[in-house]
Amino acid sequence: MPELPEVEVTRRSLAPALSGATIRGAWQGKSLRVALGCDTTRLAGLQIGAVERRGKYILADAGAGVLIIHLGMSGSLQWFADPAPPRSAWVRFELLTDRGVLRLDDPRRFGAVVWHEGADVAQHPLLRRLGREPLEPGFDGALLHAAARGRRVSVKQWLLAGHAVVGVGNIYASEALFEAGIHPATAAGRLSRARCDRLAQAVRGVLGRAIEAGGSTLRDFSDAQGQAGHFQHAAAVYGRAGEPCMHCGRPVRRIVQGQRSTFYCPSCQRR
DNA sequence: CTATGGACCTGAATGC
DNA sequence: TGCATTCAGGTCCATA
Repeated sequence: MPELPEVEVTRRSLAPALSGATIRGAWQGKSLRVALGCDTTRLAGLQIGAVERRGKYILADAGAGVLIIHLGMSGSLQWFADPAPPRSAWVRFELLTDRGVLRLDDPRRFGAVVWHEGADVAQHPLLRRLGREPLEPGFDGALLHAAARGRRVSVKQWLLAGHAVVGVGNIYASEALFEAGIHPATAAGRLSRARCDRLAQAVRGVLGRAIEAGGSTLRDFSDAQGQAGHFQHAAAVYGRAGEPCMHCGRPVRRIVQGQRSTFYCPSCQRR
């Protein structure tokens, strides 16, 4: 489900309910990609403070530790003021609080819920190597240009890897490259500084607009309160193979890079 | 160190 | 209708 905009929309819709709630307990279903790593009773009595985000991870600070949540490929979070409806078979985790229940649904089980105690959460193995936040100051063309230096991997796969900048998933990578006019197979290290400027701006623009739209492009996305995103902000190229490019009218093309689909316009996007 | 391919899972959509 | 195949929003790991 989620790329950065969907995670951010989820976080924003969740924070008012979750922040300030006191944990009563937790429930863990079948294994996730990464499971809690502690006894669920350990969380009882703690009060949730800030609910933040790093890349595609949601971080709920509980003072004595931080609950790290990742939605994987198919996960979604929902908040229920009590009583919560019965659990479907895909519910993997629940955080029970004095205000209601936070529920993680995740059919494919690529998601993660991890309890972290002690040192700086930013140093957690899941977070330590993440690239820059695209919507915060310090992310710009200069950063991309420096980080891309010497890289021969395609710019699409490089963006997706998240080492330079986080949060750009498979949909928004295609969208950002279209907006920047860059061919997805271009070697990252061959991008000029000027094109890196355009790319940084496109990444910020695409992600920012998707957040504004309430978690845009995903047909079935809805936030933690069950609000659906505005699907009218449809993708310019993603999923549109064979359909006309919105700029030039020539057919959008689909290729496969690193076993993932990439969509682009061969005439608007150049190497 | 970099780049690549497979692995992890299940459900929905497509094709014969 | 039924069955097989392909594809899906993300990482993590082994290998070369």
